[in-house]
Amino acid sequence: MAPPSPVRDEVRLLFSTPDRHVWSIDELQQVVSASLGGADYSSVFRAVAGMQREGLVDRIDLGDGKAHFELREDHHEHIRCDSCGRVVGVPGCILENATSAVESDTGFTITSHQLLFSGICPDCSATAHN
Amino acid sequence: MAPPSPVRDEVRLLFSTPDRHVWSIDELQQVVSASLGGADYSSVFRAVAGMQREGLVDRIDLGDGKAHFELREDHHEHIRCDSCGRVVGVPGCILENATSAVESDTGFTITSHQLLFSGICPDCSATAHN
DNA sequence: TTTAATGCAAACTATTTGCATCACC
DNA sequence: GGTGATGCAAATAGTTTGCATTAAA
Repeated sequence: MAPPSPVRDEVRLLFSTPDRHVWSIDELQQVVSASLGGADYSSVFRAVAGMQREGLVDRIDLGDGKAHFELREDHHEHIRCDSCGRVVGVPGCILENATSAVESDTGFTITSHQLLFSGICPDCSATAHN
Repeated sequence: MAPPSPVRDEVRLLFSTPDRHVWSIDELQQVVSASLGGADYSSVFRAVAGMQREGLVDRIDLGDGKAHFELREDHHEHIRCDSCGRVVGVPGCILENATSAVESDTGFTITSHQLLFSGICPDCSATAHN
């Protein structure tokens, strides 16, 4: 009962790529389109929207006006370079102990969080492109 | 050499309001427009953009697709209710010690951060509107 | 035939800009 | 007159949806 779904397949594949864990829709569309010889933005959008509905990916906001996505299991914090825009994952679990403190401070039941550091990456500070 | 600037004045005033520290442009526009008997979205936008250029306010992203702003001196973390959308400030300085650890882990020089918790606020969990 | 993915185009939302006007200095 | 804030309208960017087509099962 299912037609072939090259776009969706490619999108799922890209999220499995080990060297890249955060994607915007247009970034996905560009790569998928190159692989398949054409892919519409809306098809990629629907692929990602579907994965989001299934709980496979989470939408994250990096402050550049576009939506970004990552595998839910990959969840971690991010740091973005103010100069070149590169986004790198922050290792570790900064907020492990903070969550319960915030819960008792605010009365909220916390279901998720999103943390973004900004700064200058080593490359940019080396080349003085700041 | 300056004409009157009722919109800008109102916007600055609203950011000084103690009971509200996070504003989106359309929220500002609505209140300013009510106060002045009319105010264009673009005028409010330019007022906020000006304040941002002067470093008076910071743009923050609450994940609802709209830009929000707060006084720079007010900077702190936020927690948003998944159910009603209410945003409340998180007291305390969760990240005070984390920043230098992240810097040495990533090699970045950190200039700022933005943290958003999501969860269910006390009111919503009380009224079971979850 | 039924189902679901795709492409194309258009609708929609929010942000941003161009331009003429207007009020103050 | 000169300067800058404002309103209106339109441009832009990104997201989302409608619809016809198409390729399997």
